[in-house]
Amino acid sequence: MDKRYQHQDHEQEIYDLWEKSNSFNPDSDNQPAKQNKNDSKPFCILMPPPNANDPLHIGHAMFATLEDILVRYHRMLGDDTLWLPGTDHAGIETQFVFEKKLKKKGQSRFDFDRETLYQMIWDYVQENSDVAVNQLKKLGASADWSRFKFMLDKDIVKIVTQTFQELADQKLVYRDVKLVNYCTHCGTGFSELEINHKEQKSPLYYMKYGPFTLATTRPETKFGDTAIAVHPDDKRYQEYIGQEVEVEGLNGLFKLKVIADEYVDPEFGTGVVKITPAHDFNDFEVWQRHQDEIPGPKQIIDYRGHMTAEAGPYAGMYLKKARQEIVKDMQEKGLMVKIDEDYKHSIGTCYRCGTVIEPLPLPQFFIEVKPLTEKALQALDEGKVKVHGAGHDKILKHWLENLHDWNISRQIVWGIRMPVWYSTDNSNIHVVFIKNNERIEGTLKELLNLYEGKYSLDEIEKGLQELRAPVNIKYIISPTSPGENYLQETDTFDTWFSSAQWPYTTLQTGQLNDFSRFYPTNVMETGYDILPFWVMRMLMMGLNKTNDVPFKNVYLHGLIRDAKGQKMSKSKGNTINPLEKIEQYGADALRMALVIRSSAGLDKSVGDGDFKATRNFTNKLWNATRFILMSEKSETKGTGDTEYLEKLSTITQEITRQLNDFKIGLAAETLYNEFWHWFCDECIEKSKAGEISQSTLIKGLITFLKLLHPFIPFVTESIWQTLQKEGFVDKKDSGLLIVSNWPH
RNA sequence: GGACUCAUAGCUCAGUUGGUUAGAGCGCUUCGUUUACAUCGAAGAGGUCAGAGGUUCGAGUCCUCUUGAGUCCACCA
Repeated sequence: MDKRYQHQDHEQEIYDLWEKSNSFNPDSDNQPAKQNKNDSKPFCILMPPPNANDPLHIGHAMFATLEDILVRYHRMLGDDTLWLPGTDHAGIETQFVFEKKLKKKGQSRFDFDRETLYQMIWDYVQENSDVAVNQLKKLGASADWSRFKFMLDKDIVKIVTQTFQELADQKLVYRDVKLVNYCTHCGTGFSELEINHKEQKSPLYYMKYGPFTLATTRPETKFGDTAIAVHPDDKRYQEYIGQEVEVEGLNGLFKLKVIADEYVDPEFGTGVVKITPAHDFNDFEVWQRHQDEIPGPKQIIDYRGHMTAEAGPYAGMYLKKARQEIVKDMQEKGLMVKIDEDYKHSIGTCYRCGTVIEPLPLPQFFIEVKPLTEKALQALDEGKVKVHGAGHDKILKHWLENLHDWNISRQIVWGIRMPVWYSTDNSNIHVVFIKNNERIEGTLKELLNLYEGKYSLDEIEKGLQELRAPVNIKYIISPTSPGENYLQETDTFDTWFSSAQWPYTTLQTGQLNDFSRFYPTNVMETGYDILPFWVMRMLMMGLNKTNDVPFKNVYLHGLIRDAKGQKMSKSKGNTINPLEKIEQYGADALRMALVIRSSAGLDKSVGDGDFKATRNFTNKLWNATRFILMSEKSETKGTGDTEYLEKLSTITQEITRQLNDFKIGLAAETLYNEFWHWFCDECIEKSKAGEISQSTLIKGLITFLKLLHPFIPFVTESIWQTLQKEGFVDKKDSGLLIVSNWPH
């Protein structure tokens, strides 16, 4: 043996050994579970699918390590153990990255019909699809790669669309025009969860508005105003309530009705609010309450961020530009009373690209969540799911109790296209399609030759880029076309709609009995940052689909921060590339550094000092082995043997209990301390003095190798192989450490 | 405005149903290289466990309040 443990010389070889022996597959004959067939319990973890084409960051290394520890532990315990891996198509993320590439070539997604674009992204993802997987292997992930799943696999897509149909049958799907959080840059709407609120300073404009002065941050939306509102009890404005007032605008005079609504805060500004139902969530709700009195949404901003024809002289202008021009023109006309430049408020921004979110009216599919959240809350109350992670169980409950209906429509191509069909009998369907590199837009009435237009349905369908059907139109849900003269919805499902179904889609499409064998899964391990996006929705969807929870335990790990406890970010330049650290210190050292003293739900900071320390630990283990192999064999009982064996047993029980309780960080720390400071510092020294016999000492080494294997699999397996060659391992443990039996 | 979490050594953090003398890594001081390991060993300095009160035979751990830090959610045009 070398004087030092050289991880580069072992890791690849050891991983190959595991893979060749088929040790990750629960159906393999070498599994400890096969030896105790009768009382073997299933243990299953589904890997949170990383984006197929994303290189791993430190957070992936964290989840891979934690899950691998649990999986290796349970495999050794003799449980029927499956860790099922997969990757996600990551709809918006991936399309966003791909569009950036297009932009470099001077192209945009609007240059392609949706099928062409889809195929291009598909090819791009395929090119990079093994990036994540290869990196997970470098970390030592013992996942069953033969069961690997991709979110857009045909069989998975089939179940996802079936679920949509089932939800519709349950009357939990509806289509409605609501204001959606729309990113004009990404070109799609989002759910409430995908919006970041940022505080910023923006001018508050006090403008003349008929007989009133009112304060607004968005003067440009005045073309979309359909009413003026005051508080019902506001004495200043009683005489106006219910009246129509004449307002002088930039576009001449117009009339608006004054309504009274509790929503108006008399203390703010002048206590008068202009109501713009098409571009403000609150105003939209006000309109809903006063539908009989005032007109509805009047859209003055389009889906690409331009002013619409409704904005008169400003039509076609970009929003920001329009605001500047309008403010200027109002000042010239003397309509601007004053501008408060110091006003702070928070605005929604796109979590993807940071663009300011525009609330825009759009027909979208929604899922009514109440019946789903109720089931989830009940399961939590009954203790069918246990959440491990500092207070996040309470946060989950809070989410479930306050969730709004889920907007699942996304106006992007990369994803699962909604199995929704509209009859072309409705000539008001608005379509955009590409023919001979030309972008043609209009209603079917204008375009389709059925209605004296000049294009065939076939041409439109083939080149289809986007379709917008009127809100009240009939639709048919079907995986395939319900007949001639139907066009399929161009929207795709929210990525999270398919990932919410990961627990059953993966198992139902796996080996014949995987679902009955492994569902509900035992642990869902992921970062707390996607608790509402993913964990909550898996719980809701899983319960609704299968009448059972998708997982019994949720283990939430914290964020990895840098050595100073700061959040990692590319802009700060303090990110850690896990592959670099594997090169430098070895996968075992990286794994150990990430988990040692980590605690569920709490952030963890790591730096080079930690990697060095854990790298040294792997070396310590290596050298302790060298010492034992070099020391003289002796069978004479030592005076300290009994006490030593007792302590060894205590440690084993302690680690076992800690792992059962998901105290993974603590187990790692305990092992580190007991091995280094007890086994090495005390026991090896005692053995030198003859107080502990060599044959007894080696029992301890073997126990430690097993206990440590889930945490640092490469070095332990490597040592194991050497010990075996030297004949130090019992026959019942012949073979690989990964499939050896957990000590007790 | 609502909620959650955290506060322990110079720094980053553990502390497992309340139980001897509160631990680790890094850093610091002194010493050590006769063969497991210098990616090492030995010895040591360093803590009023944020503050106050309470429960208890016993509190870093449980309860209440205060202070400070962070995170999430909501949000007034």
